[in-house]
Amino acid sequence: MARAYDVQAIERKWQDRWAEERSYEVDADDPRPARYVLCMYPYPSGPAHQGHVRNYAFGDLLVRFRTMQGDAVLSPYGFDSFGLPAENAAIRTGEHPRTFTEARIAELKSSVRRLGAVYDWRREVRSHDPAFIRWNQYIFLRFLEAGIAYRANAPVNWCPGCQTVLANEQVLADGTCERSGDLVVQRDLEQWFFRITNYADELLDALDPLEWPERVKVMQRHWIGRSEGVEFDLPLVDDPEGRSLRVFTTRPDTSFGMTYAVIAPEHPLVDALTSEAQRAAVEEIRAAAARATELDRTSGASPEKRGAFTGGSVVNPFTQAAIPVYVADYVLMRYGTGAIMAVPAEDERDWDFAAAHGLPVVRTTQPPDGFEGGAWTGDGEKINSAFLDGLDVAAAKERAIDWLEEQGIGHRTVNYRLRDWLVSRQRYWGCPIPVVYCPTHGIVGVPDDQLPVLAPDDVEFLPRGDSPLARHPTFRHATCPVCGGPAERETDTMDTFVDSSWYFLRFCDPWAEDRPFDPAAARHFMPVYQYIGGIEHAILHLLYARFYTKALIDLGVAPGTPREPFTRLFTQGMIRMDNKKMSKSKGNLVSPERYLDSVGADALRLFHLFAGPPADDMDWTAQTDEVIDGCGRFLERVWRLTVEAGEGPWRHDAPTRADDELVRATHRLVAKVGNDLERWSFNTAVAACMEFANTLQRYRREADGGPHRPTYDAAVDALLLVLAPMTPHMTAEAWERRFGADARIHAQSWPAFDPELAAEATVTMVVQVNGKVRDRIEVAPDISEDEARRLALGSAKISEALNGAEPARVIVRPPRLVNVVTGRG
RNA sequence: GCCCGGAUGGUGGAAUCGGCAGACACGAAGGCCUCAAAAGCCUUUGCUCGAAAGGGCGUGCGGGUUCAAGUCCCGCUCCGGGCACCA
Repeated sequence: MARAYDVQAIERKWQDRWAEERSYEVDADDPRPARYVLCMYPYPSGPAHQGHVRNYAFGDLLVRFRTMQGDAVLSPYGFDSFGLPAENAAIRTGEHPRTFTEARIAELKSSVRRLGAVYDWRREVRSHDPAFIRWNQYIFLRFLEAGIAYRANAPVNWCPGCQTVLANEQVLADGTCERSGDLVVQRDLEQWFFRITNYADELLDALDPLEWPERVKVMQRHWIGRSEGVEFDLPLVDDPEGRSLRVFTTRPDTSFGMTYAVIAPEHPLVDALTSEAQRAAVEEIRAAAARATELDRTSGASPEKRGAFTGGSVVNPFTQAAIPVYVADYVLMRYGTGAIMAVPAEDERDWDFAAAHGLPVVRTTQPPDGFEGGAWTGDGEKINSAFLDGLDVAAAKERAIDWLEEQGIGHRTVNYRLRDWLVSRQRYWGCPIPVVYCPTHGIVGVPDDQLPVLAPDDVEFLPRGDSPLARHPTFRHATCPVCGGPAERETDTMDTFVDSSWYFLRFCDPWAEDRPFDPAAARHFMPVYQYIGGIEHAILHLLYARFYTKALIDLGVAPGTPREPFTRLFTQGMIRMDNKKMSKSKGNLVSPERYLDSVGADALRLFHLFAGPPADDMDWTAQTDEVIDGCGRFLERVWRLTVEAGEGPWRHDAPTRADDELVRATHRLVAKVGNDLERWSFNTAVAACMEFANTLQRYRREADGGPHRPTYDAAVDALLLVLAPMTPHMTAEAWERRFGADARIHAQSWPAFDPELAAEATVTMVVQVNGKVRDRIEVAPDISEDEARRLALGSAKISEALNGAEPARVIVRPPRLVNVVTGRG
């Protein structure tokens, strides 16, 4: 291959330059406007894969583009370096997770460098660094003091064979342990939680103004799952203690149709309600529910098998009728009150259950005419509902709630699907939870001056599924910071989502030694102006990071406003191959390295920009290599047009019409690329550059007496400048060759354009007859309506198409279109 | 089941506000250059009828609104994703 330039040498040279010249290091006292651009920090699993390349092609483009526009762009990089893969590797090979992880970081770092993406490497943050662990633990302790961190019983997956807790992923579809094959059971264990539910309303309401993809906002709203309703009491029939069953509903308007009630198998009133005759049946449901994980419980069993009559009854306060109480696994103890009123006429689950158990149905909303289904959940006139009759659903809800409150048996309330965040993990390779348990003082936080609590290295990694920390001979032994007596150290570590919930704040001031970060530095850079990452983080990471930001502000650790960390979010599409996500675990990675070794980083980056809309998924196919080669060919062509512009002949005389056209095309290019980059339409920005290169080439070929030197030079400069954020190496080298050893294209200002010149000199006006194109006329862009009509009707082709028919209407949309409509059209 | 996307040439895609469908690229075909090849350059390339000029059809399917629909409305099909008993 006869290359126009030495790709490898040039890319290496400029990567070295950028590192030496530190042009992308930015400080909090920089006078330029601060702009924080961040790609989600990666889990280090080895060399960069195509997903990284795509992510950083977008991110680096933005960093360089905004810098050329005059902003001080904060572009940090780090590693989400705690996590299960390193621990699993340790179990497999015996290699310590730290050495394993640091080797993977080194690989990822060097391949990221080869992409030519620029970062402020001084700010590198790694989750497993003692400095990060220290402040992670410091924040945990503030959460503990504030009551945001708390300990509670929670149902976990317990393997009796391994005597340990399992993550959901370690439980197979049939409910057995992936290691021992034993049946996994639900068991309540003490676990650490963060009270994210305190922020449920703010997390929901604050979504609205965010410039995020709508579907991500929808997913978060659904995840939070706010529902407004009412709780009220149903007195037990014949209960010597006079107890009541409390239920939650969002449809109090349907209360007159309540023909039975259902309670969760774990509900404390199950025993009180169960009759001797029904005890065996109820126990069966309870045992099955206790055995099954929630996953199994929510899928599958037939309606008859899912519940049983308790033998007990409660009173429906609206009708004063006694109704039977059933126990069923589809009612969850953790949501609402763990008990529901069942209205089969207006709830599909209740309908199915009622049908299976032969329970009565009373409609309270009049379904529309012709409705033949079962439950009607829509709006309609209330019927069979005494004082609610005639109201619509919304009004009846209000009236029913008012009535319950007047009677003093219920009150308005709100429930959320969102649960508190379970943060403890029975794992080694994570941030230790900094507390000890004292026999006299209970849970005591490790004092700040003893942080960080670091896990010992001399542990055994065994395939047991629990943390080696719990088996370490001395780690558990601690002294109580309050009394100095013997205490036991917490051996759980934190969920790795904790690390990623505030790393972007640490990036603002990673040097802080007396606090997690300087609030002034955070105030300078935050919020992240543009966050870029995968859609797979749409819910958990982004929700946790939002929660953390708010909690840290409320604790005075982070500066006050704004309370949202990520103003704009962009979620890139994933890369698929053979209809599967391209990933290491699927074993279908196409390594970027071979492209870096051949066509180079610029061509590979350009391909990722050009391949399609950044938000869309992309298929890696048999054709992909050819497209990448095409991107390389384009860059070589640009090189020849710009660097090897030739000896001439050149003209320096007055510009011709063809020269003027090139000037206009140049201004159009700058306008178009700038606009496209702003709106994340990178593929069309690349297309515009390619089109311009075609124009430039044609101009050179066709210019009589050679190209006009000033016109050609301006065109070349503009093309290089707009390409600079996309293909940084080639454009940097070309610029240096044109302007000398000190010239730096990325230090140039983003080019301006003249809107007058960017406008087309002439416009093709389409003339239609009855909507079909019959002629095209070149006209001035500012042509008047009358003139456009005159030209259109004067066209010979139009007369011919009309064939004597009289125009009934002429629609004129200058300068683009005239449509002549005849009577029959 | 519910919610959200998407469907445009052989392929990836473009059409930013209802106004020329197919920009740009890949592939393919032909040509120039060359002893030959590679590279490069130049043409052609939605389907179809036609020798040509020119015509007809065409954005998943069926309707509708409009002078005009890839774009808006109604009803479907298929593909992808999210949530999956949250009362």
